[in-house]
Amino acid sequence: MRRDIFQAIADPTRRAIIGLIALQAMTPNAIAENFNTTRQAVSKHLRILTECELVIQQQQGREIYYSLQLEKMKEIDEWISQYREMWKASFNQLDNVLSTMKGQKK
Amino acid sequence: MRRDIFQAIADPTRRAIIGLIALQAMTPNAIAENFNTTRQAVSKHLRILTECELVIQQQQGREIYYSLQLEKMKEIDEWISQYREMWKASFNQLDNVLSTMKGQKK
DNA sequence: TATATTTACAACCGAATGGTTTCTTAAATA
DNA sequence: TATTTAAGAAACCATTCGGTTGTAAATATA
Repeated sequence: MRRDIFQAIADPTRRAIIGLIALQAMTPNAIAENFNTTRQAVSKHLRILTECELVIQQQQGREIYYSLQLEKMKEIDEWISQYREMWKASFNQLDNVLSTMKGQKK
Repeated sequence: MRRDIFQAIADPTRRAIIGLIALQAMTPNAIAENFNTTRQAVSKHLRILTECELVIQQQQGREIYYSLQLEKMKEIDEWISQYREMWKASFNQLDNVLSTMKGQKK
């Protein structure tokens, strides 16, 4: 069981589930209605998402509401942020080139 | 062949490769030295990364230099950004709560 | 030119993945 | 209480994945 967030978001169905429950908590049945698979398959996806703490459950009678754990999504953001710094830097470098060109013109 | 960027970054070795070549272009042999696998396994990872355009090749004699295509990384950033907006929003909501509390105090 | 080096490609293998069907448990309802 | 409904768990299956070994092609070097 590898069960890390990057593996969790690798599956397109799971990303779609994340997109759905980000807006409002939903039951497995309600989620499954949005996909062309069985409820059980969705249940499996939810288990994976739960295991890596990307979603949280909230029992209400016999229904279980799943919702997104936004905090956990930050971990992905933190990973990508280091590269965001890089493309910002390369943009600044271009900016410097343009500044230099302007300076030469003057 | 699923070959999308989310599936590409799901593997920890591939994320490590991305981290390596983000700093400087490297040959498969040089990359493989950093891992406890065969050069062929690294070669396979590079193929996957190349197929989804996360890395680019630059042939130099019989050596091939691989480097990161920063632009493509933006696609992941764009996906996560919608959720970044959400946790910013929930932070602002907390901010409002705090403001209200302050107001009540006053 | 013969040999060594760098790399890609193909075939194969065990484990993991995503899916299905079937079954069980627990809560709501007739 | 009997039945329906919501959901998880288990068993199974085909495919994919990450890895290995072996082979082929192309460039560099003796």
